[in-house]
Amino acid sequence: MQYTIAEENYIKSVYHLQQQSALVATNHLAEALQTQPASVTDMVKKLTGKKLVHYERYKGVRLNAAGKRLALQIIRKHRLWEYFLVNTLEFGWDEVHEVAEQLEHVSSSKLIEQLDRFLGYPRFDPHGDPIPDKQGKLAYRQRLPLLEQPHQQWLEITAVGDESPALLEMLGHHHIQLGTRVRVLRSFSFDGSIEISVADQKPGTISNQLAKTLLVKIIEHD
Amino acid sequence: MQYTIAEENYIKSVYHLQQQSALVATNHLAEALQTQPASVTDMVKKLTGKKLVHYERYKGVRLNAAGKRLALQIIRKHRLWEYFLVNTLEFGWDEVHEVAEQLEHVSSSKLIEQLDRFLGYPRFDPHGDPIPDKQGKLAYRQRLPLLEQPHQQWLEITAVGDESPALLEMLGHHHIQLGTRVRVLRSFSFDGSIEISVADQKPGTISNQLAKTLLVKIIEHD
DNA sequence: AATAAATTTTAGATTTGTCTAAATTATATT
DNA sequence: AATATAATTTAGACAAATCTAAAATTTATT
Repeated sequence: MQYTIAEENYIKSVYHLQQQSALVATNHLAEALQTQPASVTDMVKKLTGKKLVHYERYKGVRLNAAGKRLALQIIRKHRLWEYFLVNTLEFGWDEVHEVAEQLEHVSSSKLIEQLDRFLGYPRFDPHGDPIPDKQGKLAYRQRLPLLEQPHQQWLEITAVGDESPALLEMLGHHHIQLGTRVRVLRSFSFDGSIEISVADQKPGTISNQLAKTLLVKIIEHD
Repeated sequence: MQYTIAEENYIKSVYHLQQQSALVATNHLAEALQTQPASVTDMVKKLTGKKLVHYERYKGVRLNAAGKRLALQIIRKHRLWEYFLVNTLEFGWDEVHEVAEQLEHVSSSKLIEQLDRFLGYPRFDPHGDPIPDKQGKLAYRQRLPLLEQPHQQWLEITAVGDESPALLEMLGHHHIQLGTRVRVLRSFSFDGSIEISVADQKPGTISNQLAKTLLVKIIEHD
């Protein structure tokens, strides 16, 4: 079956909001989609009719198996396009989202399979989020807030919590990218900032806010 | 200004139909767009309001300067995507049209500029049609029907008149591609078929229909 | 437990792009 | 030139996705 762009956007939003609370509230969806609650109610009924979500009046909505499958397909397309835009067309990190929002609705399974192949079957997008494979399976990788990591532990940046130009600029300044290795040296109680050492550079201080936005995995000893 | 997908499709169709007759009839547009004449009238009025076409009731419609500019932009996107699908994602010739119809409506000037750059600023798409440059300028190349060419003259295939799988299969059989050099050896009055020699192979016969579909340029002596 | 506040749904309207059927205008034919 | 035919437009309706305002339901507060 084929779905409209509006339907796909709703399904994707429900998927993302479901990560936080199993049942998604009408108002939450309305805010995420920049629309009115009344419109959400209408569309949710429509999606119920199409057997993509489970919905109870006044309670909330959640994806059923078919809805989840569809959501993962859309997210797969979105993240593959983001990867393409950054790695093939040399877009900046912060410039890809809008364009990928459009490209994700192009419907052609051959297109996505060939794109995936051309890109070398990447498993993570430019923000470190996993790209669902053809079956909808997500690769796992630790995503622990840098802020909460034990001192001296070697860590690798695996993802970033937002995709703003401001964050990109900040990371450039500190010479941090996905894959960069860092260690927390100490924490300052005054403002919650932390001192870190980045790869082989001299240590620097980063704000509490930045340290919360950066996600890492623990590097095991070899 | 931003235009809807429907508006873009109308503009593109008017552009193509204008190549044949300066003034485009409502019924022609309706047929090209697979829609009803009444719908065309409505949309044409809307496009007149948006200052993209010149329209007179009961007479027909034609693009004005702004409409032509827009049409060339859309065609540029369509053909660049076709080139990408064939040359980067290894699509067959006959599989690209539908997908390019969707991709051409993705709106991002950076996307198109970077795609153009990545592809190496190609000037002709996989069917031999010229790709408008950023300014809307089209490269020129002869497109003469192979059928009507003088015998013995060396020719190069520059374009094909349709994009069906059937044609693609046919060309594969005769080892013909865009760029292939051929010579007409003789013509048969019985069925209008012609004998040609393709590059360095032994001569073969092709149907009248095929010979009309293949477009060539004359190779000058050096 | 009653009431106030917040959330959600319903009802009715709007925009976009389409349709059918009827009316109008242009073109072709006698 | 009159009339038949073809092309085009108008009028009125519909589906999708949205909106506002009012009604219904749930949750929180006293």
